[in-house]
Amino acid sequence: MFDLTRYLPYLINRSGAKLALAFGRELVRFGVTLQEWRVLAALAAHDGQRLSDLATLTSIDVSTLSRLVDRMRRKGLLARARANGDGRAVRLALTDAGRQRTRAIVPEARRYERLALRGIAPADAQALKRLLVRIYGNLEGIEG
Amino acid sequence: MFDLTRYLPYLINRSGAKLALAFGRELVRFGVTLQEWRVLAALAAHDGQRLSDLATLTSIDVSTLSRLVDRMRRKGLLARARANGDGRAVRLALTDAGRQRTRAIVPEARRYERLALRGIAPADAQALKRLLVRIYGNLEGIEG
DNA sequence: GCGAGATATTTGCAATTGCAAATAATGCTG
DNA sequence: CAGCATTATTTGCAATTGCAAATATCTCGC
Repeated sequence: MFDLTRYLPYLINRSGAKLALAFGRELVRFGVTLQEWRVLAALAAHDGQRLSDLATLTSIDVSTLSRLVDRMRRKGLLARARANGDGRAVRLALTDAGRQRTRAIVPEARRYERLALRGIAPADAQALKRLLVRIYGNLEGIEG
Repeated sequence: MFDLTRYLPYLINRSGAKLALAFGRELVRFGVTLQEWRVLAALAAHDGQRLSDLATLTSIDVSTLSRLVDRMRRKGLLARARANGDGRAVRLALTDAGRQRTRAIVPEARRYERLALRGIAPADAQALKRLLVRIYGNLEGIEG
């Protein structure tokens, strides 16, 4: 009737969930949660982002992110400051400690990526990533 | 330092999250949550599964699933019965109402899949799915 | 430069979540 | 067939989650 094993959303979700579970466990020894890592990685890519940009980038709801980011500030991983020029927005930046923590995690993150891609030709991995970008794009601006 | 846009876990997570968000909103009008749909779809694929099998299949934690399934039972979507031959296990089966609800949702689910795959050649979509299966397999049995 | 509407973030709140402990039933070993 | 490790599920509990409402700031048009 409905074959899950060929249903894209299912295949995406279960790979993502497995990856998240496994890597989340790994992250315990770095003293951060998976969500915190996502914020670190997003800020490492582009520093000085606003909260709402970060929400879009990380796929974390902004209300969740607001609290998450506050916890990370208390942990000393990042700093928040009202944007100059717009007192509504909050600009986020990694602290030195945050950058250092991120640097420590990155190799482990890359290791997991390699693990996930084991046995897949680099060209195929590239193609896979391109398709995932395309899929995300296809879903932009959908309101249900 | 770390390019998110080429990092596989990130790309998988954000596609999955967007898909989940959009389709979850769609499901409101069918009177089920996204997680409930996942259970319906998993049971439609293989009826009579045990709770723990379903947990593996759906990537939902078994304690969460235990409560979720109970809610679905109260909603009349499925039935639980102790497995005969093993009094520990619970076997789950869709009720007629559950099957009917699933049948109503499936076309919509397929529509979302097509939406996600827009502009992607069928052969590429096939390849993508195969790779996702491979990735999932690569991660099996990882303990962090 | 004053309001009305738009935008960014925070907070209230009820619900879901997942770990760990408890419970229940089985299977193995001697 | 008794005891003990194993497996399946449920439950306790603290934490996270996400929607919606509240708050704060900005931007226009006039």
